[in-house]
Amino acid sequence: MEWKNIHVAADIVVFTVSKGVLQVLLIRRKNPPFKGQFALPGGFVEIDESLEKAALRELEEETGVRGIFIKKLTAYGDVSRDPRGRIVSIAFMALIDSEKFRLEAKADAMEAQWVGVSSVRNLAFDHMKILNDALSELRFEIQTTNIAAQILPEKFTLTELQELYERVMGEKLDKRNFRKRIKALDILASARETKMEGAHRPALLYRFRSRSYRALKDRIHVFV
Amino acid sequence: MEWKNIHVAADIVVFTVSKGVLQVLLIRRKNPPFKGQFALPGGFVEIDESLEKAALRELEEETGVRGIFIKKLTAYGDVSRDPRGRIVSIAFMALIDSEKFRLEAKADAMEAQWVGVSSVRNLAFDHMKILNDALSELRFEIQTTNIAAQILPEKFTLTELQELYERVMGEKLDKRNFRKRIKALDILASARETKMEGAHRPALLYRFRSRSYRALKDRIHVFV
DNA sequence: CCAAAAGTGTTAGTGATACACCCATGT
DNA sequence: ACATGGGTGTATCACTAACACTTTTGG
Repeated sequence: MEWKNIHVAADIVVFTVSKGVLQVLLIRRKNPPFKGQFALPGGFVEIDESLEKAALRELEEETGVRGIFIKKLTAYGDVSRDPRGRIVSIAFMALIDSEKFRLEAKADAMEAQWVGVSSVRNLAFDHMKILNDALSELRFEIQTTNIAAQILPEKFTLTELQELYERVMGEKLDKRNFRKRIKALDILASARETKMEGAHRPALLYRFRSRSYRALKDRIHVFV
Repeated sequence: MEWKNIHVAADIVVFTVSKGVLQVLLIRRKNPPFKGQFALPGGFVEIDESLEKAALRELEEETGVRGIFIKKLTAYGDVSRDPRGRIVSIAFMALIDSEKFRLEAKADAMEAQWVGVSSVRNLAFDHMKILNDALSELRFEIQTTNIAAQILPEKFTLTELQELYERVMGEKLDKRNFRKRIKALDILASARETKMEGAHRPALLYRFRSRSYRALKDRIHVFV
């Protein structure tokens, strides 16, 4: 161990859906350990900043992405997860529209880029596990919260919403059943406009009744 | 701030159902800050021990409870959550049979005791929030995992199992519907024995097919 | 009029809820 | 024979799943 104290870090798993695939924002490490390898953005928490602030600061420093909603997940603290010493990392998750940001690698990152989730392998540290855990969480979140509002434009079509669900869940859904269920949830409002685009029938636009992150129902009864 | 480094702690929310009510294991603090007040068991993580080990060690030191299954939850790291300095705490949760342990306060605890969850107030630090979050988590866990096996004896009656669910969820359940659903889940096996006790028809005993902690289904579809 | 995506309904099956009586035992 | 908790079935309702054609537009 190089240090005599435990250090606290934050790692951020930022997802997007772009070009029809679920992607995650990775950096290529500029410094050892794992120099040149892909890793999740993240870094040490300063003594006078909150965990969330640290996560957002590190994310901006390493990728240029800023001002997004992040959700705190769990902590990773195996004794030898980092060869430099004892580092406990708090994981965060986000779902954003990649078009809204220009990636810009600074600080510890040689490069920041979007990578298709299914082709990610060999991340530094225990970041593969963090990514897998975050993906499970994202799949749960998209079914139980309005986190989808974080990635969609203010007005969107039901087809766009369905494609988002399909890409996150990794499975095709039936169009009629999807529409019935999403309307039954009563979280959407019609924008009373249509999207004219392409040589086909224009799609009606919808918006989320609330765009701020919240659970869909007060209480979810998975069983009983 | 008294210290110049961030410190890492673990706090453990141990639940039981006893005397018909959901209870949580609390200690009364021996030292400042919050001396004499109730708090969750917990303490600092040593540099060479895992988060889980630290949680279990602190739990044993402060309450005498040892060798139990704990589940890692999230981290709490507000800058001023502890007046002594910057402390990030990792929360853990458990559900145990209180009859199996004799409480024994040592170390930082003046006293360890079970307290009915509904009468807990004024815990030290942000432990009230940690407790509330852990309770939500417990209610989710009991519906989606076999964590109930951690508190029940090897063989138990369906009425005992139902009472556990009712106490954790805080609501009455219909006996016939509960039995139909729990049997449909296929996680129980008949012990082919009866429990003779009291002046009434003896109850059939059941056991969990697997007593080690696991999710009930590979995949839970809350929506879609 | 053709191509392309949008939009819509019905049926069958499955699971949830509500509800009341008989059973096996000890005293 | 009575008191006590154990154990069971059915009818209704709500939700899920499977499935194919018509509509509206631009070119």
